[in-house]
This record gives sequence, C-alpha cells and structure tokens, in this order.
Amino acid sequence: MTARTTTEAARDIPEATVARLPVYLRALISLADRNIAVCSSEELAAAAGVNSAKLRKDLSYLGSYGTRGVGYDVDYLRYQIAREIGGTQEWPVVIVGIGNLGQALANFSGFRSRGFRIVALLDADQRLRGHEVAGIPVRPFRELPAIVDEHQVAIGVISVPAAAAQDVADAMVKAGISSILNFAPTVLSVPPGVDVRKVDLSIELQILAYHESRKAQATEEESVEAIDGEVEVSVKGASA
Amino acid sequence: MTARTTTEAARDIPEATVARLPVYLRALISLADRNIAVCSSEELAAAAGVNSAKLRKDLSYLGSYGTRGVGYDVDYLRYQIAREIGGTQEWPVVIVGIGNLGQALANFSGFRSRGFRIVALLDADQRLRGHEVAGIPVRPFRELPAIVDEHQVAIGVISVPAAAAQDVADAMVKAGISSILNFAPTVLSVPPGVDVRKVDLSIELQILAYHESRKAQATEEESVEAIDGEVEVSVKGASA
DNA sequence: TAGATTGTTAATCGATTAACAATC
DNA sequence: TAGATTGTTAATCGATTAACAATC
Repeated sequence: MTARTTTEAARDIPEATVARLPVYLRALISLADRNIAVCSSEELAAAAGVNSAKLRKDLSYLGSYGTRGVGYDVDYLRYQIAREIGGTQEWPVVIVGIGNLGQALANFSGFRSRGFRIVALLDADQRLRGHEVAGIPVRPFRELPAIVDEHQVAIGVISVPAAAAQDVADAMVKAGISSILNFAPTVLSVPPGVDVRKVDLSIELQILAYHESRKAQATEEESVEAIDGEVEVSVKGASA
Repeated sequence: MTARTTTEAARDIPEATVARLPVYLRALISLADRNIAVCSSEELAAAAGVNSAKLRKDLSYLGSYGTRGVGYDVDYLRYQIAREIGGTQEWPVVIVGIGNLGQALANFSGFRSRGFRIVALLDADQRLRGHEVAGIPVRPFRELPAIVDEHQVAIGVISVPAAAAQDVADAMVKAGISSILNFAPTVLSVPPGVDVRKVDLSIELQILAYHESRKAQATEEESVEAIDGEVEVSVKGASA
C-alpha cells in the first residue's frame, strides 16, 4: 500500500490525448530546432495541427508545465512529454516479415530517432538467409523466442502476408511480446493484456475514396442546381 | 431542387462508421471466399473484430439490408457496402516519392484488389529515371499536372521525406488532387475541400510504448504489493 | 406459433470546444 | 498595474453499448 501512495496517482490519460502526445513532441522538437525557447499554446497548436483549446486540455492531463501570461518552455515541455510517453528510454523492436514493406520499415530512420531500436529482422523464407537489410541480418523466424528473451523485446512489428499474421502474432505473444504493430490486413486475436495497433494502407485509401465520391456528387448537385431544371439526374441512384 | 429530391437523401454517415465499413467489407469477402452465403451480425462482427451492437448500428446508416430472424446475405451486403464507399469504381492514384516506402507501396497488391490503380510513380531524383518499380516506370515529379489531368487522378500518396512533403502537397492540390494520403511525418496544410489522411509509423509505435511503460509499472506495483512493505519505490517518480 | 435476429431507441460514455477565472 | 496566456469548467457534440420491440 505504501507503493500506491508513493507512486504517482497514475492519472489516466484519455486515449485520444495519448495519440496526440507524439505529435506535440514532434512539433516541440521542430520548434527547438529553430531555436525557439518559448511558445504559446496557440503557436504549438498551430505547429501540431490542432486547436489551442484541445492542446491545453491535453497538456493539463500531464500537469501544469506552462506559465500563465508567458507560454511553455519548449525544452522543458518536450522533456515532460517524452518522459510521459516513455520516449526517454530505448525500446527494442523486432520486425517479422522482410518483404517490401518490412524492408522499408527496417530502413525507416524515424524509428531509431524516436527511441526504437530494431534488434532483429525475422523471416521464415529460407531465401532471405544471409541477406542484410539496413545493416541488420535477416534471421530465421524460429529464433524469435531467443531474441525476445535476449533483448527483452516488448514490441513486435508484423509485416507478413495476411494469411501468416495470426501465427506470427501467436508466436510473438508466446515469446513474451505484449505490444504488436500489425501491417497485415487481418484481424488479430490476442489474449488480454496484449496491445495491438493496426496500420491498414488500403483502408486509409478507401476512407479517402468514400469522401471523394461524396465530393463528386456534391459538385454534380451544385451544377444541377446552377443549371436548375432539365438535366441528367445525378449518380448515386438506386435504393429506396 | 429537383435534383435534391431525386438524389438519395444523402444520409451522412458518422466518421467512425465510415472508417469501419472497409473492415466489414473485407470480412464479408473473407466469408464469401469460404462459401458462406448468409451470416448473422454476431458472426460478421466477430470476423471484423467489433461487437455486434456496433456492427448493426453501423449498417443501419446504410439502410436495412438484413433479414430479421435470419441475418445478412453476404454477397448482397458486400455489394451495398462496396457501393457506399465507392469501391465499385476504379480510382486512379499517383505515388510521389519512390524511396523504400514508396517502392513498398507500389508493390502492395492490396491497392489494386480494392479498386485503386497506380497510374504513375513520381520522384524528383534524377537517378531514378528509367527505373521501373512493380512494372511502373518512375517519372519526373514535374510531370504531375499532366498525369493528373490525363488520368483524372483524385487521390495522391506522399512518401517523400518530411522536408519535401508540403511542397508536394501544394503541387498536388494545384494539379487538382483533392484527397491525399500522407506518410511523411509532418503536418500538411491544405485548402478547404482537400482531405488529408496521415499514416505515421513512429507515432503508432510511440502509442504502443506509452501503454507498454504503463504495463511495466503496473507489474512493479503488483510485486511491490505482494512483498508488501520495505521495497525500492517504483519508477514513475518525480512531479508533484 | 416459437425461436431467432435485426433495426432502433435510449442511456452512457468519452472527446471537443468555448469561455473565463486564475495568475504570471 | 495592464496585458497576456494558461489551466479548468461547463456545455456540446459524437460514439458506444445494452436492451428490446419489430418482424422474419
């Protein structure tokens, strides 16, 4: 019980806020790079692409790190956010599935600079043995447990085809990984306590396409209205 | 005005629902592949990884495509969702930035199968001229307007470094593109009417890391409680 | 008719936003 | 002190969920 009171009250930060903290962090880094030492919520919000009320509300979950009438100290706030999202430590990561996407991920410099270190690239395909990607050798998938154990890996990235993804996820969980970033276009089932986030490239395009088809329609309706009257009836059609 | 009444009442579907429709569509395709002709909301929800109440609510925005006491006809519902999200037509797409990620995207088969056709790969780097990726030649970035015009491209994908992304977005908008999928880790500013969706790989990992560091803490607190009493005080520390 | 399952209602929950008192 | 800007409150909005009447 001593622990409970000693430990910080574990404010739980809303998910929507958690998802924006890395964006704020990036904006702060960009300000620091431009030698800006202090910024207002308005300025930081603009750099992050949100409105300032939301930014202040989000930051209020972390604590009071600003100065009324003045703004935020860029370096200080940057440190506080980094600390909050675990960005001050290094996270070992494995990538499973070294196809085109896996190779692109292995080469992606943004991981390293944000505290993620790729400790291994794994693939079940024999033909990749001996290859190196981004200076990291590709190792057999079956070595996963040993690697997770050796490097205390908590985060795994899945970039295998959909059909193989669940097996990979199962193996990751069994090996002790408890956070998974899934690029395979499939729903993974994992035990409670394991976090899965999904990046689905074609779903993103499909969402854009949905809005795009609405835009096309809106334009047509406008022009129909403009001409007003006898025109070919607009697309969409069917249904009751 | 005639148009307004003739055209379907343009129910506006909530964003959260729009984002799930492609997931349902994929689940339906998977059921169809297994020769399942009819499914209940419970079954489809399980396949899509959501609960059935949410699924039924989502589908209710599209219309009444199920049969009480029976369920949904897989092919019929699949068609209705595809129609709603614009998946029955083909969308020409350009990719700008043919580095590792751009090449991976060009090779990604999921686009084509969902109605997206990559009509051009563009890069400003002279050294890529003459190269082909996934059978598509890499062309100079300056040809963007001509290509957008020729193929009536509405959707553009940005996979250039952060520093170049805003310029690319500006050029895309100028050329007539009104939906952008942005992989560059930067906030784009675009005029109203242009949609931007962002895929940010390191942010996804950072969100996982946040939860991961909370898990580690929870475990420590538990063990502290278990031993109960004189133990090293848990991590998190500092702050008031 | 009896059993099953949808489509919808209403309650709840969480996120956003505007406004402003606190305070530098 | 006057001006500026934070941190917080309260209102609003949108999303989720359970429950069940409608209906096959």
